[in-house]
Amino acid sequence: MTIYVGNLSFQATEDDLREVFAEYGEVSRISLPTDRETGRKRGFAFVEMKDESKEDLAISELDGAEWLGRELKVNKAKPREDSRGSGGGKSLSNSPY
DNA sequence: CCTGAGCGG
Repeated sequence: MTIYVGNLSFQATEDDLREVFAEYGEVSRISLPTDRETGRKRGFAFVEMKDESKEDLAISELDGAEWLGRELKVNKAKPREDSRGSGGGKSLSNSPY
């Protein structure tokens, strides 16, 4: 599960995000995308944890909270794409439906 | 990189 973190301060870094999310669980992965042309931070990030239950807790607690002067917008991120592409199909993951 | 859109490779 990946967490989408929006409305971030441009001064925020991956390490800062890791510390903040580490309060709710061990951070497995951090992603801080930037614009491919200028390299400027777009003000959002992606955080992944080892325990999904901790992610849900972090989302509910950090969403709407103020951080570095900006109100955090935390939500579950869209899955970028399945890593499989060869002949394959969609993942057999259990859908929410 | 000096910026404000919310979803990346």
